[in-house]
Amino acid sequence: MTERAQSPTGADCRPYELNRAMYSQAPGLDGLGGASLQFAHGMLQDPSLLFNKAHFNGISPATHQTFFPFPADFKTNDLQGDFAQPKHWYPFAAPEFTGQVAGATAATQPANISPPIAETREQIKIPAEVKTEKDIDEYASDENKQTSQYNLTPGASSVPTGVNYYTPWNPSFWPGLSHISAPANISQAPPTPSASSPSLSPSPPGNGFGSPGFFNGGSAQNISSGQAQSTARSSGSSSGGCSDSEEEENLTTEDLEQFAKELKHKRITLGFTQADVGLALGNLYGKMFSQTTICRFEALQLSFKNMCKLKPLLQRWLNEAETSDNPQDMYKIERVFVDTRKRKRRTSLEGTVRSALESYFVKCPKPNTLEITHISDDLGLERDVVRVWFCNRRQKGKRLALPFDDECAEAQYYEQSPPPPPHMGGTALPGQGYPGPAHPGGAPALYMPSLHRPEVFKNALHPGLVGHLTS
DNA sequence: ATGCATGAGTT
DNA sequence: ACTCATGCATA
Repeated sequence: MTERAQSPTGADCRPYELNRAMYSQAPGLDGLGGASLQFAHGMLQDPSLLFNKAHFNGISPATHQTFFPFPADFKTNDLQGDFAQPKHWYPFAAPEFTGQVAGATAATQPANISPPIAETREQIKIPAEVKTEKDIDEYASDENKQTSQYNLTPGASSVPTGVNYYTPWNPSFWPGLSHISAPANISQAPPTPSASSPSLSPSPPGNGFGSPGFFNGGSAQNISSGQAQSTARSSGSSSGGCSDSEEEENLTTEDLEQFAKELKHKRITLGFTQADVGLALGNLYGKMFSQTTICRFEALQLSFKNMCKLKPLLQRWLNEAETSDNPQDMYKIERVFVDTRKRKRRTSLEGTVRSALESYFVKCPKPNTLEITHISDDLGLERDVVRVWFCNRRQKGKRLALPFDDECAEAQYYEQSPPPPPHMGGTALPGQGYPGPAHPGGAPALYMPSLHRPEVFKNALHPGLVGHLTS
């Protein structure tokens, strides 16, 4: 099985996390630390685990990003310093428009958006706008400003109250279409020259991509797996040139790795950023993706299914980019407006808190409501933050544990996480402080989240790091 | 590149 | 209440 193959990049990124979790000096974390150490230690004892074939054959050619001296995460904002303070977020309008996507900057401009094409090439930083936890107060008052600021979404008359999100699919990036509120239109939009910049028309030399059939129904979900395949295929067949008309069905891990690698390489060669690609996909096929997603694709950090779903799109983009005389055109799109939805500010958890959560997770990856409440109380976090943390943690664990390789791996994975037994129930919760090694039965739950990945172990106990940390 | 968040779809 | 796909915000 070569499934474990993960981008070295991904692997590299874990160690510090791990270490952080394990060795952080949270008061009262002793038990935890001990447990974790044993844990890791035990795993290390199996040398065979350390290097599993596949794990370097792959994807990111270890290009940049090697080791972490010691990452930024440590110096983190301790805004939550006294982590006993639940901070409530204000469900008011968040003036945060994305800072990351192409048009984002534009969105900050009053009304007229001049396509900041150039900025497409970079992650746009808006230092002035950076919101830290302190800014939450502003949220309340920002709503107004915001609306005026965003009056550029005429028809969309944006999100009054309850509507918090742009349509999950097909965010309105179609330049000339921003005034069209009906999604249905959008899904058929491709041909629209849409005034603004001529340069941004995909104008593929004749690949028949335009076929709206691709995202036909529009919804992201529609594209998923099965349907995606059929749709993709049918349209694929018409687009002849694309050799990927049907692979999604029988894609193997190797295929994906191979492709991801190829994609990354060529993308870079062609001078595109991940964000460019994401935008270009929207431009070409009507379904836009963020830099994050492209990044994760390249790093094989998506589910197998998801990878399979995205591959054909990216494949096409790649083909297009390679053959196009003027590849630049592919990403020159403006993202007219960035949703006006309100999003909870991102919580930045302190190292100690993360450690604590991590340890809780080890013991019980799937806490129930009550347990979550306990944990949140214990750590002084909002329940929802805790809940989400666990969700994400599970998701992450899963991604890491079973990159791709069908259900088998998945089954295995889950076998390792026995249904969280009694131990955490109410009183069993390690009272104040942090969760001790505490295990009624003595045997710690053998849940190995993302930990049973060789690369991780290896890095986890990197002497230097450990020393550094524990010092 | 990754942590936290959201929302749709499921169980 | 969970999983999954996805993305904003940030390190």
